[in-house]
Amino acid sequence: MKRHFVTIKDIARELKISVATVSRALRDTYDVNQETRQLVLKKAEELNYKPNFNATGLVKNSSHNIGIVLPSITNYYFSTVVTGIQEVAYAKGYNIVLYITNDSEEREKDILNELSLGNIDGLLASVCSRSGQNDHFQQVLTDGIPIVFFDRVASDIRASKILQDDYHGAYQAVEHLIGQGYTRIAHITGPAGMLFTETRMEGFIAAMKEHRLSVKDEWIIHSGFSMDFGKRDALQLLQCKTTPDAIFAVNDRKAIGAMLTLKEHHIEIGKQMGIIGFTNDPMCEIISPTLTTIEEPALEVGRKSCEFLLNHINKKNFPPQELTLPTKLVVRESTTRK
Amino acid sequence: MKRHFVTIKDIARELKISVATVSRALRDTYDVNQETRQLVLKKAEELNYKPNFNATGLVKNSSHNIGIVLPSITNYYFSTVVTGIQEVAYAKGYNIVLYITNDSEEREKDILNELSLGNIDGLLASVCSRSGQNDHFQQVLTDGIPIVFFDRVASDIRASKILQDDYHGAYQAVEHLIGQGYTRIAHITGPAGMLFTETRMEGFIAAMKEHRLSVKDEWIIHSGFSMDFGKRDALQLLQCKTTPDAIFAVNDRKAIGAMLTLKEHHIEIGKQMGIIGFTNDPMCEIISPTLTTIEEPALEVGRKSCEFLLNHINKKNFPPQELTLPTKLVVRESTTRK
DNA sequence: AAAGTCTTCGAGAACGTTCTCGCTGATATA
DNA sequence: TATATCAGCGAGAACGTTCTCGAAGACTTT
Repeated sequence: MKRHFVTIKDIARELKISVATVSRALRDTYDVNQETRQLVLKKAEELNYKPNFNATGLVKNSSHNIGIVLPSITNYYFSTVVTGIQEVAYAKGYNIVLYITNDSEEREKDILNELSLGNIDGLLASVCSRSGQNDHFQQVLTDGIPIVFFDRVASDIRASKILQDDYHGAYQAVEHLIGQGYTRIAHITGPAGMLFTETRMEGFIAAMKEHRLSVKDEWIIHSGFSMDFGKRDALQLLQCKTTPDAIFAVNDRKAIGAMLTLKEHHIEIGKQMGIIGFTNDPMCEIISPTLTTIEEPALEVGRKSCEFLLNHINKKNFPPQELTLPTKLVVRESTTRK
Repeated sequence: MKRHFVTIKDIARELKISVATVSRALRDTYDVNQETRQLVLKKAEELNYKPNFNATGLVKNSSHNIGIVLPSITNYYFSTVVTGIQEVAYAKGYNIVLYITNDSEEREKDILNELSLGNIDGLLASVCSRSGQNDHFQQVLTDGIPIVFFDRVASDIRASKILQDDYHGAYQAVEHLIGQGYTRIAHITGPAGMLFTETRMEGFIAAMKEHRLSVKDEWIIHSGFSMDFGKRDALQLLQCKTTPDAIFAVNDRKAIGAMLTLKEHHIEIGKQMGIIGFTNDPMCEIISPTLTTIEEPALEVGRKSCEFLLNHINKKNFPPQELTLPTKLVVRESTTRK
């Protein structure tokens, strides 16, 4: 089972030069003759040499791994973000190692604590719901490992953050509903206390205020992010004294859950009740009527997050930054009154 | 930026014992006094010692990483498999490192070749479409790195393989259609030459034969796996001389694509034309009518694949095995004639 | 001709761990 | 009393790479 890999020593021996020179040649430092360098490269190719990351990591005190911690991977947004991350990580020669919290705070803490962080050069994170204390992230940070948050950020931690424009996205969503003639607009959202949900809420309220529409308390419902919660929230809205005529959902899954409930109650979506989501999940186009939504730049969020993290890792003093990427209204049937 | 980690040496120094003893204590080998062992463990806890995987990896010639190579991660099946893999890998102290091929053969080869494989103790793989030659996988294997294939396996490579029961799943799907009174059954599938598509095809044909139904050539369409291909395939089926009265799709995405086309043509799904998919993607429940399908045990495929791989890694002579997990018919509206 | 400057390279330490070998002292056996 | 056995531990090499230091030789300058 002992497999033998070609090492720098093998190259040195065959070429009758020292390992130091081989090392220099492979890294193309300034003090190596270009002729010997070519010789080394040729021999390396010939012997199919692959660098040993354990060895380089040991001396450089780094791995080539960046960690990703997120609640789940089985939904469109997160899996697309991961795809974006993987794309730039791969291009830069970094591996990504994946940790899934299942949206459990306990598991998130376990992962960050138990995690042998020496194995990771940096961390990309989207925190789980109702993450009250963020000490475990702070600990990682003070251990010297840079973090970049995306989407679900820990607002009290000083680290780079990549977000989509939740405020204007929400604002635009609500304005679109109003433009279509809806006035009694409800908002179904996630658990309280998360930054991006709060921001979308603010956008919602601002747009309503701007258009002098009243926001009833009973039209704002906090629950979970899944489709099932969307179903329940819609049911609850139908039981309000004055029922809303439109729903702005914090994400497409909840919007679709709500649609299913409305369809069950034979409410004509788009006319009787408008509905708009957030994300632009492919599911928007397969449900009937198709779902109007705010498109999030998931792939770009992933790419930028990874780029920022690599900057933190490789540049001496790259300061924490926040980046907000634009969203886009995608109009479909669920909001169009004609 | 130089961060200092607590090492085994620090523990040794503080306890005035040798590093060898500390190492032994931490690994709980037979020749260490239990008292000193407790002392070491306590001190390790106190100093918040984390083992350096680069160092252990260097001497043991291993990382704690297992690689995953798959075409995509933005669909329900694969993301669920990855979740299952991550679950058991995490429990056993292994990291997973992710490589996405985008279903490109070239990229797949690049990944496997360029990949510094010393960085990985084993590989989980689902090959990309039209992977003609599998030499790159064979090369990894002969380099001494175990591989476990799942779902899309390379049939000519001698390695463990985890599959769902594609044959009986397909058979059951077709039998269900026949039981509902459909007789002119078409099959839209993926590109030719992949094992699991071939197997589903065989199940389809066997069921048809068994019930003495003829299989028209023009009712079998090979194309890609995406929803768009499903749309196109359905269109093509509608132009057949004798149009089928049911479609068995190789996966839910194609089935849903086909449904969208049928709906455009105002064909009443379930009555005029039955349709059944494969996977049990959550999308099945949001499309209208809801989609009958064959459920794949995606999570379990992921878990088992990872377990098998860990066996290959850690046991001296764990022979390559094949495991087939059961599928399940889930009946919904798209096939029920009442 | 002497001194200085470059360019190119080699020797050897270092990174944090495991592993092999052998030593010490205590106990058991002859 | 002498010898064998054994538990527990330490010294030091090894893993594959980078890095620091310095040396050799070629060339340039005075």
